[in-house]
Amino acid sequence: MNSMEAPTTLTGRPLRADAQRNRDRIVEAARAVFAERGLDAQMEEIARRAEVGVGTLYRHFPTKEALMGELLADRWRTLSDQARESLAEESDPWEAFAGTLRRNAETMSADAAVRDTIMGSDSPAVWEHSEQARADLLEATAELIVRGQAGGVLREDLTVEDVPMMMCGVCATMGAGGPAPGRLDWRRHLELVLDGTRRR
Amino acid sequence: MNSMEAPTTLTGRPLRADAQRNRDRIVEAARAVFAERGLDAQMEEIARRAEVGVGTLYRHFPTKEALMGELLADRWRTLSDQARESLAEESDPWEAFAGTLRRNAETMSADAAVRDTIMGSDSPAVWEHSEQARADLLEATAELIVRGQAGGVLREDLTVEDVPMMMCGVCATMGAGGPAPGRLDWRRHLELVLDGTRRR
Amino acid sequence: MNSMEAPTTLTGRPLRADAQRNRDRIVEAARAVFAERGLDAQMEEIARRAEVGVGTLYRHFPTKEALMGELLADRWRTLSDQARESLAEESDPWEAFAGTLRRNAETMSADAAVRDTIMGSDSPAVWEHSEQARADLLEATAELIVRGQAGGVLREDLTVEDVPMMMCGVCATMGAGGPAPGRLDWRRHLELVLDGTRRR
Amino acid sequence: MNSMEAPTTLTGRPLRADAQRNRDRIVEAARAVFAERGLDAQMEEIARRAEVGVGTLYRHFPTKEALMGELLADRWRTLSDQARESLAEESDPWEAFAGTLRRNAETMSADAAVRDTIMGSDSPAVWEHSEQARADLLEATAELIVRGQAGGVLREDLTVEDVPMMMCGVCATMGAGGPAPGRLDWRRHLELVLDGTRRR
DNA sequence: AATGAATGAGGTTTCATTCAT
DNA sequence: AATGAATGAAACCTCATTCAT
Repeated sequence: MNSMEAPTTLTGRPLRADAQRNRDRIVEAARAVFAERGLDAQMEEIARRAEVGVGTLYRHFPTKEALMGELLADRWRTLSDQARESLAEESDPWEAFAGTLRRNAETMSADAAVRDTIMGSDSPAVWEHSEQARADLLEATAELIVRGQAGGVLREDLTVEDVPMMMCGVCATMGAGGPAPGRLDWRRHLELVLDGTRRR
Repeated sequence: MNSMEAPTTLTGRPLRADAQRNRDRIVEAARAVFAERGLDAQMEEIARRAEVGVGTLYRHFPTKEALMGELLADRWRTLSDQARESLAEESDPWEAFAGTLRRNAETMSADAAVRDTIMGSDSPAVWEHSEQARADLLEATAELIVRGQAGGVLREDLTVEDVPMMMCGVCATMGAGGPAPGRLDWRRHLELVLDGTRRR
Repeated sequence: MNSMEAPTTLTGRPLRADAQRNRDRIVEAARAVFAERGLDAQMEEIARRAEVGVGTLYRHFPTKEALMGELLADRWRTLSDQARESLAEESDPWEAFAGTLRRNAETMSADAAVRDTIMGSDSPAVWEHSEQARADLLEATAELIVRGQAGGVLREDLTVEDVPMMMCGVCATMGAGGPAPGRLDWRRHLELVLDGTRRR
Repeated sequence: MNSMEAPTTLTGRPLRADAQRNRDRIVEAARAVFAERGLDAQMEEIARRAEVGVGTLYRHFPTKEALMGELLADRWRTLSDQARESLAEESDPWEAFAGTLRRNAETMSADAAVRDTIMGSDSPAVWEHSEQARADLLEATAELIVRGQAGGVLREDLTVEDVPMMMCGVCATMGAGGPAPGRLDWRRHLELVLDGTRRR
């Protein structure tokens, strides 16, 4: 289901099998480390976790930002896939919309670095790689909204841009509020937000 | 109106005139640099901007976190003062509530570092200094809510904790969305959120 | 008994009464702080302990080394006084000699910075101020040795220079041996050394 | 003869050839700089002298204390090796004992930083790395003493702990006595001390 | 004369990235 | 292609000393 194409070398050839395996290990390790540590994660630790030298890591991703960019694109794809899944499987328009947001929020709650990126990084190097994937997500979101509005369950003035905005707000809640005991309840936040999207 | 007391030395005496002036310059410079660069701002640059040696900066604030803590506390005070101003001057309960959130959001929109702190820093050293100021803000917020619920304009199930949470979400929007042209419209976000707090 | 002369200003006039009092407080505080912290003691802490501004401290002693130099001179005087006291009061030559070394060692055991200086600092600025006092100490030591050799209790080949050397060795033991539980027993060391000075 | 094992990476593999060469250069440079400047030596200077970036230095030794710890351990090894050499080659018990102390003292006389550490540093981080090496040295010392007492040339009450204590004292003499012309004669000191260990 | 605020060179350590093996 | 050692520009913070009040 994941719409990612096979990566190629700079010369356009597909990667050798072992290189592909390394690339996968790196992405997986990067995901884990970034998710735990946020954007401050260190390249060395990612390489270590991938059981690969830093040199290899840099062969696949020329900078930390490029690596993060890949993760970001990948994440857009997950979110997008989850939206399309709802569109395909859930016939109730409200449940399709709300269910997607809930699943996507759960996904985001496990990924500190992507949250950090969405909320704070304005380095083009991170974003430019994922324009297509982000457009896909917006497209799926648009369908959810259209269906919801057609079904009379979503506010008429809700736009496609509103959704990432509100999701961004909910994501902010996930790591916010100061040291541990002050943590905010992002699920409550999401429900409030969802409630605000309902047609009155 | 700002309820901040004059800072004192460790012996409790008020700061000497020149020291107070320097302290003010430092806080001002810190605000500016932090606002531009976010939490990664450098102490050297703050000192340079304040036209002060680093040593002076460290005399006033023993660590970077302490400096950020002061900025945070100061910001809570601004927000809190703005809330009390609305309570005192605006008789319409909805306008008091919504007006406060709008003003406070405008204030936050100019302060990237405080937003970053709220959303991301979980270092106790930053937060502990501002517990009192934050409690004040919550108290003022509670009054706004009580009045709004009494006046029948706010949802009955809205709690005091919901407000910082939603504001946190709106703040997240302010620096979010990727490089410049992608910027999200946080004012729209705020209006959606406000709309969600209305009694149906 | 302490042979220190009244200090004067640079112009030669005696210090004003309050200035003298400050000077005394500073020396006392410096002694305490240096004794505890060794040569790494900070000027600010000394000033604080003396309840005096750093500026005042620097008015009396132009550098940290000068202050340490004064303490060193003062310490030579204590040691020297203790030696003369033994010469005056103790008729047994061995007891005069050994008793002096034991008392002087006890004195040194309470003064980490003077030990550090003796053992390690070769900055002339520290030493030059105390040449006279050190000569006095050597003189008293010489008398103890002469008397001990005349009385047949000290080795014939023991020289005046040997004593500070051995004392320096014993002092080294006082703060040595690594973290706490490894501490060496300097009193045992002193007794071994004393034993080595006896005539066979 | 030096019983040091080849250092290994964290994964247990031996260092790559170039890394080993750098490590050696660093240790050598550190020895030189520390010897000249004492414990205040700067990491930058050590790196410069080793013709290596600071980063490389820190890759091999995570802190300044760790580096000093290695030098200390290395020194214990030298001393210990020298002791064992005497045990193996010198059949006269007095010459074995005294010869070891003389050689070890010569070794120490060239190493100001290790002397400073022994005499003044009580940071566990420095010491803990060399516990084994120090124990080895004590063991060799114990053998020298046992043989000397069995041979009737050493005092019966001399203990293993006495030796490092006295050596510490002699080491103190090496850098002591104030600026250059006042330097004490540590070889004389050592002979006095040795003399004190003889059986009467 | 006293004060303590200000200074800033210098110290240790980190980490993204490069490059020899 | 892979490795991981090497790099070095910052970053934060300290403290002896100076100087305005």
